[in-house]
Amino acid sequence: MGDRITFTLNATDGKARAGVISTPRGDIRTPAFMPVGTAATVKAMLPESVRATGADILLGNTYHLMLRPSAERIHRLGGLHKFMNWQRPILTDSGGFQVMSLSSLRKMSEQGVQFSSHIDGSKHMLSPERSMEIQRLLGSDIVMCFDECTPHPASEAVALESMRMSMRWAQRSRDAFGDRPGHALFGIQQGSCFADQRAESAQKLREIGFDGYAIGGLAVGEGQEIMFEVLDYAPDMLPKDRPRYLMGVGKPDDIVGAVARGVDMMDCVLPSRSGRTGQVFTRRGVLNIKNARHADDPRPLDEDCSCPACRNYSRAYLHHVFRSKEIIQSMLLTWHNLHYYQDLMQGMRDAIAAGEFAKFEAEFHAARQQGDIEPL
RNA sequence: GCCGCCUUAGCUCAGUUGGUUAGAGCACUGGUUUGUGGAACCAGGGGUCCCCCGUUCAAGCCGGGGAGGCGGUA
Repeated sequence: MGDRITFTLNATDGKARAGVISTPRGDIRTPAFMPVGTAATVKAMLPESVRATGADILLGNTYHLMLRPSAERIHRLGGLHKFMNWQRPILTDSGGFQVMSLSSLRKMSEQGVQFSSHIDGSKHMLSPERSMEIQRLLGSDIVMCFDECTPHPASEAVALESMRMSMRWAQRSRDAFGDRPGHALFGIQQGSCFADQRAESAQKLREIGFDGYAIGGLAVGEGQEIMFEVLDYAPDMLPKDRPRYLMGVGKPDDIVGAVARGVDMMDCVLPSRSGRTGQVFTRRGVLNIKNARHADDPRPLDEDCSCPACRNYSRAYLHHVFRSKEIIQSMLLTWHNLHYYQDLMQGMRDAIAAGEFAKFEAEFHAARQQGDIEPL
């Protein structure tokens, strides 16, 4: 472990890439899936349990931690890693997603975005400079530029204006970040679903220069077909020798499709959120544990899964604790979903290393075609 | 025995001066979730309004009778 963050590509197979991001806090194997721990916790999971699923890195959030308990407090308490008991790498989102998701609670200007807290209504200014400061106070290993996640659908004119402002903010983020050995700053490409805008955005980010490059503004309601159309060209516009991070994606088939198109990192709330709401991801697709058909089923969610929920509990038990709103259901299903996602990533890394990614993809889709196991 | 209160969806209950196809919560059956405002949200099925008679253009609602339940009192 050196004191710089480096990216090493170990194998490629078609556009798919496998490698390692080395950081002072440990390696991140790519393609990587980053569980989302917005408020200094992956909900319903202990950090050691998240690690046990195979996660190398977590995602935290500038906006939420700024509001509560505040970046300054976390800094005084020794930083986010110590605070939440996760010593491995953390990537923090800049608050750019909340510019979109909380659009009714904010006012935007060239300078930045003023949010009214969804917790107590208090006013908080987020700018590129402030976002960099907060992420520094948190001790984030991979810092994201402050941007606007352009909503979908956006007209060409609106998308262009949004993208260009995000690029100006990218320059300001770069300037404010400065030189911080051991910490990385990632730029974020925007441009909605317009190829010329994606190209302009990528060019601008390359001119500024970043440690990694994200693809933003996707998985915002456009659907997989359009998202894949963009991913057919957008990753190729970014430097080959730096990690490419597709923000906020996605469902398992989104992830496989993204890796096939040259993406190295992803994050998504789905495995954790769905775990809490009863939706389960398996090799054979999704199932909902609350469905009545599971009530008497002694079989595990997935015979071949090695997570605690599958090793030690039946569908009938998981169904029961979900219906009963017992807290353990969130724990077990989140664990399973995160485990499944990490298994999926490991499978892709192995397949790329072996030059068998196409075969992996075919088997992935074939297993899902089968659907869930036969009802009893 | 007498007095009072109650009876509407599987459960707990709303139902205005009588006025379209009688509602809610929970339960039930499904669905949704993509850089977490989410232990969240959406949709659907389900009723001989205890029974009978009457008044009325019209009764869950008003009147009479009956049945069942709860409480009080001899």
